[in-house]
Amino acid sequence: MQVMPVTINEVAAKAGVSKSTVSCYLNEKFEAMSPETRARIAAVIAELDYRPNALARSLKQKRTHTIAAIVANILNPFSTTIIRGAEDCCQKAGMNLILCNADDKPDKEKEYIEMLLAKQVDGLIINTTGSNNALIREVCAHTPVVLIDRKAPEAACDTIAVNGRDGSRQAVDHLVKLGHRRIAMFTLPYRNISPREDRVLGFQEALARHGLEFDPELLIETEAAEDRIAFHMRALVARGILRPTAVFGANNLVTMAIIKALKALNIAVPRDMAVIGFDDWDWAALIDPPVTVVAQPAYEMGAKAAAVLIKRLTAGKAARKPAVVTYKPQLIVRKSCGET
Amino acid sequence: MQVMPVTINEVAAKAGVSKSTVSCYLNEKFEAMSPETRARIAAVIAELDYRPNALARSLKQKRTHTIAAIVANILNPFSTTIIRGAEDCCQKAGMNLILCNADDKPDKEKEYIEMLLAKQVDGLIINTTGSNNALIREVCAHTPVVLIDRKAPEAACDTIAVNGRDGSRQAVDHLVKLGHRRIAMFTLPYRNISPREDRVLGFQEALARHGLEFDPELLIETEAAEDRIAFHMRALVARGILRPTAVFGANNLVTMAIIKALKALNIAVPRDMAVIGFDDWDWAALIDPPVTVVAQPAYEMGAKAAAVLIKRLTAGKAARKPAVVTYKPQLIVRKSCGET
DNA sequence: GTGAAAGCGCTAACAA
DNA sequence: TTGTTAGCGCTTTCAC
Repeated sequence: MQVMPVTINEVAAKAGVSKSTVSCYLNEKFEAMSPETRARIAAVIAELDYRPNALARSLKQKRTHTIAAIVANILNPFSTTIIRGAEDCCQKAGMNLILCNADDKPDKEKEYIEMLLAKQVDGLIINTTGSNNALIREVCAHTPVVLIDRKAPEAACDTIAVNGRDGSRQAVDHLVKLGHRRIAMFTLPYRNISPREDRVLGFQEALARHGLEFDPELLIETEAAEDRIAFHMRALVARGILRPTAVFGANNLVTMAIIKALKALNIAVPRDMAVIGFDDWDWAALIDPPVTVVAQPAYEMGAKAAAVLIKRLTAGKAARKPAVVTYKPQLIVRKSCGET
Repeated sequence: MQVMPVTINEVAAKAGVSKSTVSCYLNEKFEAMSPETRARIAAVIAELDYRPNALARSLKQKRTHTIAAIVANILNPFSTTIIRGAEDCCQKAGMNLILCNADDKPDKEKEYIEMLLAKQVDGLIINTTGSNNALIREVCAHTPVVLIDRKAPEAACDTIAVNGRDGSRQAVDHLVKLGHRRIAMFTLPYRNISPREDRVLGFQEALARHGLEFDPELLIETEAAEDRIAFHMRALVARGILRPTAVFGANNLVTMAIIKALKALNIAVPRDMAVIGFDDWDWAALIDPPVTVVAQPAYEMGAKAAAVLIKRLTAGKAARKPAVVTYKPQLIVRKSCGET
């Protein structure tokens, strides 16, 4: 095990040429190379099963042809779908993509950013946990970064986002149209996490627009853990006559936990409680009942993020100012709010 | 943009020491270093915001302290859960983990293996698509590899697997106990993909053990695409009196597609058709009806894969022969097969 | 305690 | 058309 791997020197020696010639071959600079040399090198490479060392190459070239994507939580279908989009785009562009999962932990995100920078990735796509803004701002200053979903205030980087205010508005409008007046919203801690703030803001605005009073007790800020959500749900139900008739889950995971909690409490959806969620996912239609959501175009967002990043990588001097691309979410009516 | 990053030389110059001294600092070799030097270097590093170049370091050290995991399909919760397990283990061990998604495409898997090898990762965890056995065999000869879920015949590497025959047996036993005699199995193309073969084999064996004849028409080999599965389901239903009363989905994605197809055909589960799946996932209990499955310990498998790999990386000479770790799957009864 | 020098595997001028 | 040379940024003996 661990035999010394073959290097360019051995290839050169065996082919009877210098290593620069082999290097030319590797970099497909064939113009000034005789077909014989070329063939000979090819043969030796095959014979020795030579694989160029990308570390050495990148060290010299100062480019790794690699971009990395760090997602906040790989268990979230939103993240994996973004990855799929980014991947397809990178492949078309001949860039390598490597992935990292911050697991919703700012510390891990920080470690990954530092590791990837140390490894000299050419650029970064970050679906940030939201607690490393200072670091990200600093990174943006020297390495191309595209933020996806979450913004980082004052960071000079491109951002791919969704209009969360509009999404919440659509959710509330739908609920109000169905006759709901007392609507609760479950959100993960939202301060300083732009999309969450937007969604909360949009929720409050929409309520106001419909002349509904905002009851702070109906805005539940909670961790994603199922037992926390179940706990809050029980408290909500215990309000008796004042209990909401509909709940809005601010993301995927929260919405699923809401449905679990409701099932555990034997509360029928939508009969006893309507449920709507932010963000769609593959099997949302399989759930009992199929859940009505405001969908985000995750795949397109991932692809766009990669495209924007790669463009910036190759733009050189012609770099434009960082831009924000905002997608509009879309209401998908299923059954969890009752018939429309 | 792209200011020249600061190097060890600049740190050395500014601190008034040689670069070897700085290198000692970076590698925490403080024994033979005066506290003053140490403090001075620390100060300069902070001031310059110096970040060591991992490429250069790894080039010299011939180790990257990085392992990579390639999963067959990142949209599959089984894969992401494996990743979570591997991640936690790597973090504890101080190794970096990077991820790649083969997207069920052998070509992509091959490209990733080659890229990662070129990048000199220390080891590889592969949940293979099943069509790169020759390559993997070759890679194993010089780089530590741990295969997870799928075996590669004759490859000299550690493997983490689940007893698929036993899992299928448990599924069939459960169904038979509930009175089913005509059971169909949906599987993705299974030839040469070890866990799928095992599951099919286990299915046939279990049928035989119960004195049930195996009807080849009830073993449906199909792509995962929902329309394909819906197509086959329609054909099954069209058998009228001969139609099966239960279906067994050979994995996650197939099981979900089966349920979608059944919903589309308005066939009530479990009343008109029982459904059981291989592999559990987070929200299986939220589905209508909550689906009964034979679960695999995905998180543990991921953690074990990383642990085995890291052990091999640090074992050096003392390397044992490659081993196969086999987990036993576990039946989780929910509602999709009817009351028990 | 610290530094000088050699070199990891590759690329990129520039010579020849 | 091909080879020589000088590094890329770091680590690692081995001297001092």
